[in-house]
Amino acid sequence: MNRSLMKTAQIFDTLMAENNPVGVNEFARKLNMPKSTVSRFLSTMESLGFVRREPGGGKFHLGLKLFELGCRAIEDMDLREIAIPHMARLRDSINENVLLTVLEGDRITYLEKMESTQAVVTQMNVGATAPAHCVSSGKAMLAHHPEVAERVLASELKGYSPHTIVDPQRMREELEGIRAQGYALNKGEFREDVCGVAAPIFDARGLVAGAISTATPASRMNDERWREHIEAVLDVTRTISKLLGASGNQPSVAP
Amino acid sequence: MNRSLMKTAQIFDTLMAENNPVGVNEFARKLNMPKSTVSRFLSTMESLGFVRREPGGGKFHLGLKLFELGCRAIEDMDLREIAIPHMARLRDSINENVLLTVLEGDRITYLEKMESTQAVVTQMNVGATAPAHCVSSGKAMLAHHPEVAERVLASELKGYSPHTIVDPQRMREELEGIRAQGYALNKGEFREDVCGVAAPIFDARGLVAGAISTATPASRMNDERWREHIEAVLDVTRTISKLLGASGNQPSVAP
DNA sequence: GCATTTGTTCTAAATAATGAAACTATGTTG
DNA sequence: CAACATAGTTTCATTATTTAGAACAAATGC
Repeated sequence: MNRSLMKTAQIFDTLMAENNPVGVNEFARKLNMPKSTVSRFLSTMESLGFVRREPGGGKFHLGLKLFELGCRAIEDMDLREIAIPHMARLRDSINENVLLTVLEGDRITYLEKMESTQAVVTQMNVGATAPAHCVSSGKAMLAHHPEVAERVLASELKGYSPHTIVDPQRMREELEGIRAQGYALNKGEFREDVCGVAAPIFDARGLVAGAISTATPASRMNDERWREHIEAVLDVTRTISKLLGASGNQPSVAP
Repeated sequence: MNRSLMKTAQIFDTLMAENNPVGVNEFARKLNMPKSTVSRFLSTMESLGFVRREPGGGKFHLGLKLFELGCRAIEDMDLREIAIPHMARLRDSINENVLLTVLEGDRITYLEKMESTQAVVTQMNVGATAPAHCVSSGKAMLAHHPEVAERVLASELKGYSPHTIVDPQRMREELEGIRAQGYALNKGEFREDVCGVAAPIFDARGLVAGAISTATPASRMNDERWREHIEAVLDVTRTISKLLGASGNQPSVAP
């Protein structure tokens, strides 16, 4: 583990966590580093475009180079391009926010969002991440990734709301059920007032490439809507999987 | 300049330049580094999420962490949020691709794109960059940033097409004209068959916050269209500048 | 106008990155 | 199928780079 890179990552993380720009001393305090070190790092990072300095010689933001790199990072994943039109269709049919996510370690990343036109919507941004074990898309993907699932189950299942499943045994059963039925539900397990339905997308090798999910304010859900969303999400994920070259008979687990 | 960071940046740049995933030895060759060094770097970078390894133990892509960071990097710039609805309006009115750009050093970065519905369109991606001196938005911004402009003029003006302005004196006059008239034109100076119109956006302090530009296949341009686009772009940039708190009487240069 | 906070620069000292070579694994070819 | 490439990881003594504390400079505030 290269120390310089780790420090760089710490600086990035600080900037991610903070909502305001951050100055040298502030970094030094938060990260327990001498300010000379921080100062040197930031000036290198600035000249590489990784951070951007406020005009008046001051605090730092994340740099545009990251945006450039980040955009390229997801261009590789043609999943996104293929999924977008179908996400739009799904959004239009149920008029709720629709998300495309991928699994990375024990968290999911939101790759794309299609917004509903309703006044009350759930709030989240493209590029954000969330713990896999308490969102619908995360559970849908974990259900087909036994090794990752086991790693997640082995660590602590952090609770985010009263409804988060924190008991490993219950989670194991939950994932079993999801694998059997082909979709996952989230009944306020991450944000208490947000519900969702998700189903996995499979690629040509039968691996889980990502997931499509819905995000709806809990207040708007009822039995009929749940059914309707499940139906619609499954329809879309089946279509996208087919476009990615998946065979009809999806294997139930990753190899 | 932290050496480790510079190497990291080189690895990123290699991945940006390349369209395919890259392996350890390939990096080592391209960057003239011993493969042990590259191997160690990549494994650190992977564990930090900066690169992503292909499933079968192999080559590397840019990592999703960069996407996460990049999205946050531009969230800070509320310019984008404010501009989006007006860009959409502009796109609808002229039915050509509309871009939002910012200036970073001697290059511009595309922050947002609104696409025309026409069959033939110009191709570029959000997150990409281009040399400022030969695109409309770049010239529009340089015209109001004398110090940056002078730096650019002092270095070589690289030619990208037969129409690129490569003579510093001619460029000086060009920028002078742009400053006077409030908008910039690009007549195939970067990509020979792409034309554009751009105007700067000013913030509350009277500084250039970015630019809005159009991008049209040269084949589709005629005198009337030029006039129409100039009109429409200026209308939008004035509106956005006002929303950012710019006073009506924009200063002609940055302080 | 003096005290406090913030950022940069300097140094010897210490640490951490280096790279050649050995090693493993995988694939290629006569 | 054996020998030969090719790709990636690990090791370890050497060396070069990063470090941290202090001194300095420049704002900011009381």
